[in-house]
Amino acid sequence: MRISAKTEYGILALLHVTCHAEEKPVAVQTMARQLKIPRRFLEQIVMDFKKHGLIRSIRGAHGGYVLAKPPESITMADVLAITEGPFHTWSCVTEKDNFYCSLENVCAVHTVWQEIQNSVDQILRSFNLKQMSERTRHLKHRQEVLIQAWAGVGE
Amino acid sequence: MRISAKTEYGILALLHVTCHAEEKPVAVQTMARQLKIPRRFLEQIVMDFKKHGLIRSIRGAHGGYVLAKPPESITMADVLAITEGPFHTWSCVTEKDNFYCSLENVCAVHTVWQEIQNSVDQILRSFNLKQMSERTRHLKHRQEVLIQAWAGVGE
DNA sequence: ATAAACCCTACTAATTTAGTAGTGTTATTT
DNA sequence: AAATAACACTACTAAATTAGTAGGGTTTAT
Repeated sequence: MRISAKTEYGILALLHVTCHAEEKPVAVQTMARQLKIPRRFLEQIVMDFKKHGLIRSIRGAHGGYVLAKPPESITMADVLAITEGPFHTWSCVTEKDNFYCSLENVCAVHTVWQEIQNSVDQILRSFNLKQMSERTRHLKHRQEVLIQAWAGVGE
Repeated sequence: MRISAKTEYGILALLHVTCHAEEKPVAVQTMARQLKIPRRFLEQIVMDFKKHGLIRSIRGAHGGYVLAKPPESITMADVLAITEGPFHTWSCVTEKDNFYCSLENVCAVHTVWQEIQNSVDQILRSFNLKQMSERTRHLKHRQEVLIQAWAGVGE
């Protein structure tokens, strides 16, 4: 049970776009450089986000990407749905012919995954880009203060 | 985000052993046949469970496996820990040098995974083999009643 | 003794994930 | 208008993980 690079990169990129919302659109090349993600790979991910209506593109020199809707309306559930595909992939719960469930002595197992699915989904829905980018900004500020403090120590 | 065959097979096998607890030990070959799991593969999984103290083996003819502790003390969390390895594998949360977290504008992301981790863990801990095998037995009974009912219809 | 079980190590095939590559189109800026 | 900096689309490949095979044992109940 792990998260894919695609998802990680995707979230980083979206946060980056959200944090630079007031400025110019953000170019893939710039993001790739700053976030240390292979450019071609990030392009694919970002295009996927566009296709699903999370972001909007502005073409030409100094073009780039901006959010297509208010950041508070984009949740982690939306992002994961795109980068990880449909979430419920334990055969017993999703497969039509529910093979295992027809076996002797088996399927109380359903309930476990169903509960997990619901819970994870709820948590993912509770995190949106606005909230997260604000926290990010806050963390960044704290970090800078720390660096300042450290800089003083050496002298 | 999906569950592995290893985990599915493992859970099925443990439930099987639990349900047959009052009878004889259950042999891998028998389980493999009944649950339609490749025998050699199931052997590996079951040996892993033994190594981690979930089950106990009885060797020789008519030997097999039995639970090593009371079924209510074995939870899904214990099982998954063995079959899926350590659960928290999103780089940002687990990696020591927390690479992403040192990047500009990033790590409010931590919180999301941490919450999911905790929640999933709690749910997994809340399901134990006793409980699940009872439900399984119940479901099996219902199914048999249904089949009986259907059998009457044809006549 | 032999059959039915467990035990140990190593290898391989299939699938998924991560990333490259080539080529082209569009739209600003100068 | 031409150069530049961006997006757009298709296809391929390498690395890693998962799923499963294979061979050759050892132990013990009947």
